[in-house]
Amino acid sequence: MNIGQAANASGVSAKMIRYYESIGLIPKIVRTESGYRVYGDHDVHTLRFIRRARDLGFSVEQIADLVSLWQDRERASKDVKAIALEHVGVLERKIKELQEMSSTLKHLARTCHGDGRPQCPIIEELANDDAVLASAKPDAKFGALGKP
Amino acid sequence: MNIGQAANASGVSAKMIRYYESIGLIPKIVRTESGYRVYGDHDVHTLRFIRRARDLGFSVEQIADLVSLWQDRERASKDVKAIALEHVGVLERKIKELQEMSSTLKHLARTCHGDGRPQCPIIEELANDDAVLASAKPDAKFGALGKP
DNA sequence: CTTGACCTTCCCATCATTGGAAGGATTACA
DNA sequence: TGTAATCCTTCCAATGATGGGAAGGTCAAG
Repeated sequence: MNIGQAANASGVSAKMIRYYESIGLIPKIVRTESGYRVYGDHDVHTLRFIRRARDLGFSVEQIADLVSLWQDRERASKDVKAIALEHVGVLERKIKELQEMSSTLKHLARTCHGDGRPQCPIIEELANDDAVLASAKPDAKFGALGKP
Repeated sequence: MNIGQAANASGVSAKMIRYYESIGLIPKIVRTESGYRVYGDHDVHTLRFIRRARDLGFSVEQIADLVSLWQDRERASKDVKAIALEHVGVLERKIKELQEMSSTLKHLARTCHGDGRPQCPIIEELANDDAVLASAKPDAKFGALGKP
């Protein structure tokens, strides 16, 4: 199986498969004489595992831990559970932070006429030096919500 | 006022003030003979506005729009409201996505013994080729939740 | 006049991912 | 068999917002 077929079968792009190999998340793969990577069902299975972990928002670092636990038949389920629960904690803090932003903004928007007049509580609040808006300050990684 | 004092007064780091200037979010500022940037109260006020918008999760691009609306006395409140509500939509979609991840993981963790035994439903689910875990796939920007 | 605290610009790193260029390999079809 | 299309390879760059740090200039207090 070439990388393109493995990408199709696993749902991980060819670009990312090469990247995962380069950072050591997956081992270096067998090549043909001409340098093409060759994948088997086992590799695709691993890639699917990785994709599902990504879909659950695990970082590559966490995924590396999960993969090695997956491949360790002697692993203790508490190690896996600890990673999962730590991630749940991160997710829930982030959810709370976004909810605070959202409710503040909804409140401001509710009090804004939204017509042609220049009076706008949203702007006024942003410009108000005494305002304490969202207590949760987003970190860099989550500040920008726009899609590329 | 030097950049360090402006940073203290506004809550925006000196690094970021220079960055905002470099991308045109704030205009080029007056310099002393020796090249030091000089800020006045008005500039600090603008920086506070920007910081509050950042704290609400607006992207720099959105902030640029908000700043120009703020400084436009003829602006229509509907323009501001539209930006705010669009942002609320983004926030809520992201919240929903994170909630789905979180509840899936909590469910899996609940069914995991978390002891020394190797049986672990979390790993088994990740490895299950038929599994449909989180329907919401995080985009690149939000996939990794780990802090740097 | 020295010391320390500030400022300047410039480059690099983050994190996961995408895009593209340049060039070689393989496949499909006439 | 020739050739065109489609793959593959590596390498480099960009994303967004921010922090870190180096090398060197400036200023204020002692």
